[in-house]
Amino acid sequence: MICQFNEGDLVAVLTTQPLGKPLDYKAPSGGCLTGAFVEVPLGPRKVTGVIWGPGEGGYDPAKVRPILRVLDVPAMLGEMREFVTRAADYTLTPLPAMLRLAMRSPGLGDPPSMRKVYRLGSGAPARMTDARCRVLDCLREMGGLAFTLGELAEAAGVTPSVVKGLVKSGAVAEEDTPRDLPYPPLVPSASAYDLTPEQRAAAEALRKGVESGAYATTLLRGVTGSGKTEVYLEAVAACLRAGRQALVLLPEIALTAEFLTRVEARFGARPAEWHSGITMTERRRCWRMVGEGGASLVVGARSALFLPFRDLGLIVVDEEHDTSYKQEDGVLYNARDMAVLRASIAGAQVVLASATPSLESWANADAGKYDRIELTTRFGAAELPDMRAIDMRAEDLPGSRWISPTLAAAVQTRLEAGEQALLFLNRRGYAPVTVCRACGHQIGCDHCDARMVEHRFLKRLVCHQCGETKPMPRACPNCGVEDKLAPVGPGVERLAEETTALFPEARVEVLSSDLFGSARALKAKIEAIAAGAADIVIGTQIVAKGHNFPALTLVGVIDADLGLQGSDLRAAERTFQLMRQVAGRAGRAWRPGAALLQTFQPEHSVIRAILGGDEEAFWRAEATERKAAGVPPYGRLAGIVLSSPDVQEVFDFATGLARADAPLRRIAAQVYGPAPAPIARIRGRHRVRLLVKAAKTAPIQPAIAAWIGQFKPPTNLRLAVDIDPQSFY
DNA sequence: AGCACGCCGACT
DNA sequence: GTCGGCGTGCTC
Repeated sequence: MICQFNEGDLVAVLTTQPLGKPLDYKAPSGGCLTGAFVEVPLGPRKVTGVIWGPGEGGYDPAKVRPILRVLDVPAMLGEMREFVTRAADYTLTPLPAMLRLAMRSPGLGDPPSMRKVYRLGSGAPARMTDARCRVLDCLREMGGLAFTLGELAEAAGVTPSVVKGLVKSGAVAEEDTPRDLPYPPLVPSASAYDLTPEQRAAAEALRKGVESGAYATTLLRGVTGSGKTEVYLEAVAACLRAGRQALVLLPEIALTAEFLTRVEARFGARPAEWHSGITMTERRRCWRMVGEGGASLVVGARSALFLPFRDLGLIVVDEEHDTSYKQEDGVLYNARDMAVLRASIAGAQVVLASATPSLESWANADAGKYDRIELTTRFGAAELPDMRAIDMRAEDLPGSRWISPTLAAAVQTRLEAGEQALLFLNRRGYAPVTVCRACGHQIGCDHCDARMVEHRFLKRLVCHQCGETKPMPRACPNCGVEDKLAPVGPGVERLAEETTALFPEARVEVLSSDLFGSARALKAKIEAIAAGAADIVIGTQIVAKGHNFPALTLVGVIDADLGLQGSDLRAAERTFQLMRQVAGRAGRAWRPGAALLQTFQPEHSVIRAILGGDEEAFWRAEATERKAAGVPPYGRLAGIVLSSPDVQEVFDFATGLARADAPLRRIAAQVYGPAPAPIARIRGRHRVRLLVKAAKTAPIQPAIAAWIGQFKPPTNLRLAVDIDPQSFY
């Protein structure tokens, strides 16, 4: 409910300070509306917040202070306040922390900021010089367009003082414009694609959904190369035509550059961009323009969900199964689920796009909660790769080598044909373990319960848990014997070494997230490889995600069993998705490809499902197992991670918590634990976890809130609740 | 989150 | 005697 408050009225202001509830203030002169962004005094400080509603009263009226000012930003819509509130309730996050996500714009409190621009004036300079002439020519050529001082001086090849001189005589006009300009309009009619009948039918269905103006979610499942991007861009076009805003979420920044180019080709201009890699200026412009309606399409990372859209009509979650949609630190939320929540409040459509959907989405579609659209034909002549297992038990291979003779022979054949091969190994660095051959000691991280990974490229040992690095020692830190430390197991760097030895004349390139300082450098390398700059590509997970290498016809998976170890309930699903995606890299444009999976257990049900290609059967089998176990998506889980520098303290607290489970028993939920977390120590903090399991429909959040609320954790003990956990670290 | 207040150890 | 360590508590 929107209220108009007059000066002196009591209003409740929610700030981003962790205070738990809104505080009462007096409305400022000129009054204010519910949702207004305001600056308020808090103790000796000034903080920003949002007017959440009428004041509660009940606080000493003499101590209530007035709001300092209303910020120059459109008020937060009721829709957005509801989204923030419900997202906080769902994830059991304190409201202020959730609000912070919705206020992540630099200079929110700044006064309206202007900048000077220059365009052709009506006057004439007293004396014409070469330099002045060049400036005026420049302005005439650009036909009335305005420049900033720097741009104009640069374009005309003069110093800024020449422009200033022309301003004085009136030949150049100096004007103030708002600092943040609207994004260039996108033209939704400019479709250049020739859609196949299947694509056209899918696009039509999505278009109808968008035009309904109501909420619905569609799972758009399209095999690699079936053109799902083209299809959902038609839904974006329909949304723009309806005059509403659209949001496309991508799992990784590295994918945005290529996507922006496609949007520009389709709509004639670049959309707004929102992710951790953009500058402060761009961030500010994006946030403000989304709120003022000067941005009709945003391409971004998960946090873009919290932008202040005025009229959101469509959210596309591309690669919806991707685990990076789940934020794993700070506020724990799954952007895919929050997209559905936001859309259902805003009356918007959601498109979940993937070649290998998550079991959650598959189950929702199966149950009729989501619509489902399938794209089954690959674009052009390309076919799905021929997939086979290499039984490593039958291969003759020394212990410190990982490329089997069968795989090597296949690579050799491709090289001779002038084609590219990809060797996939989901392990960064040179070797995952360094062991002392004198005493058997394995080098671990000092602050975590994890082994340090040797990175020869960095010439250091790296902890993949906390990021701590140290130089490779000569002597064993345990027994002191020198030169006995040996690498055990392969990482991509070591695999590259073996590849170079096997194929000395081939050009070998390694693609691993840690080898590139920036997303730009990584993109440049990917483009070079796509253009043919390598014969053999060695890559980690990042090669699985949507990059196209037209000449790639063979994918070799070094260790297909890697993801199946451990007790993660999603291990099978993840391995299945990853293997299918990696294999999908082979043979797109002009000839069919092949994928070879090295495995020690070719009879394993997941490996057989991957090779068999019957995805529906895999999902059914996986669904049956999860249903029987009562785990997601057929039951609910919540993880509680407690951490403290003191082992005894954290175990005692967790034990007490587990015993006081009456509030959970009331909803028939069970607690498991306490158990040391799989990584029992990170950054010097000992970690213990509890797991809460409940039926699908059980009101798990209020029960957990009541349960946790019984105790006040000691000062240095941290407690994090993770609703619907994805990983079990 | 900050920033105060407040109660105990080694310094001019 | 005081400067300063960070534990506890408050902010409309």
